[in-house]
Amino acid sequence: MAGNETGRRHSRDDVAEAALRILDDLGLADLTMRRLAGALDVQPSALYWHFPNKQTLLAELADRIVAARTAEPLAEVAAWQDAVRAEADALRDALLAYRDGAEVVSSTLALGLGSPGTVDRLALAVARGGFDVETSRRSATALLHFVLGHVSHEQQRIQYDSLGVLVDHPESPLDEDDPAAAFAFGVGLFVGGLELSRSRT
Amino acid sequence: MAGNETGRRHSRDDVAEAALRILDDLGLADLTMRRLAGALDVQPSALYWHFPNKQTLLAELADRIVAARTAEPLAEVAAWQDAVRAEADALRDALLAYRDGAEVVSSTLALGLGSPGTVDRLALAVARGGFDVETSRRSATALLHFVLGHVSHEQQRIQYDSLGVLVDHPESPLDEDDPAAAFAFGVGLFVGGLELSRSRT
DNA sequence: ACCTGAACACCGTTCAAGT
DNA sequence: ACCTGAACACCGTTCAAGT
Repeated sequence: MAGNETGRRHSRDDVAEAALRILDDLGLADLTMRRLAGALDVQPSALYWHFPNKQTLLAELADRIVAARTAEPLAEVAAWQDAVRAEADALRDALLAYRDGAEVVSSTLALGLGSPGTVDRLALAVARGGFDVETSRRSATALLHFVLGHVSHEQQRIQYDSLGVLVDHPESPLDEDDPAAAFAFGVGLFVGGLELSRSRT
Repeated sequence: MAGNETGRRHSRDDVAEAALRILDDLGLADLTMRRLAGALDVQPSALYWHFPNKQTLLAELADRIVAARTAEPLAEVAAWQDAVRAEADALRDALLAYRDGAEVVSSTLALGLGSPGTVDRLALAVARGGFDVETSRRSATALLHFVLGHVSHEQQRIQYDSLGVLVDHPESPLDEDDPAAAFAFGVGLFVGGLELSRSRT
């Protein structure tokens, strides 16, 4: 691990790493500047030398979380439908890799922060189907909204299951027995909608 | 207005109304229990007689926000596609009616609180197309995620425009010039995907 | 370049007690 | 039935000053 536990001075990267560790161990609610400072054996005010505020720190975490995707642009030969599905799956995997990952990315995105790379990649995959830029962009943001919402619920359910030790689920219509299948279905709807809009041109 | 400004005692409804007013005037970030208590001329602890905690209060607000939809089940004769689009539009309108409405509903939903009526209504509209219960439910949640994500961004942009007085938009790919059109496009993708899945049976 | 110490202006929630 | 008063255990952020 990169964080120095003996020496006293830290880099911006150390702070981000420690924050990611707290996020994964305790969740977003417990990721406070004071706790983070404590983990680094530092006063809370020290963090503000590395990041101007908490939002910026969270944006950095969001970027690191989504950047961990498998990433390869996928063989050019593959059908655009497969490319879209692959991008969506990779994004879901990246979000699931960290506790509350979807919420971190979602809130960062909602604040207009974070790198636009995520939408761009999705849009690129869609554009391979021959759709114009505007259509590709709109499809990508719509799909992104679905992915974030879906994985948010998925992660919240995980947390409840491990905490409430199974609430004998009250049959909430948003709870899923097979998250992966429900996810694939949702992505399929998008791809299908795009296919149909194309055959209608 | 229902809230009594002269008498000292309040009902649960008074508290919810005052909270909605603060939400609409100042936004979710400024809707604190202490500020709410101040608006009601009451100690913060008094609120906990009406609501067990803040989350429950927010869930109540979320229910009120979405319950304000035009609601009529739509003529039975209408095509299911129109029913889905109408439900989506009505939901968007309801969310837009209150400042940060989408965020309130979204966070409440993410916590598993709030009435399941919203998903049920969407699912019902989808089911009119002859889809089975599982498909209808999954489609409804996917569509709901899109609606919430979309309107969240829309409302955040409104706030930025009124605050930052136009940031000469940095061309973020998530910003929309025509939100209503982008919304209709996203909903159309869903409906199209459903149509295609039907024609493939 | 990186951090301390101390403060400012807040939070949500609990609980005994009052009317 | 509805509220007060006082406390508990926290927050994010700023800023002069230190090394």
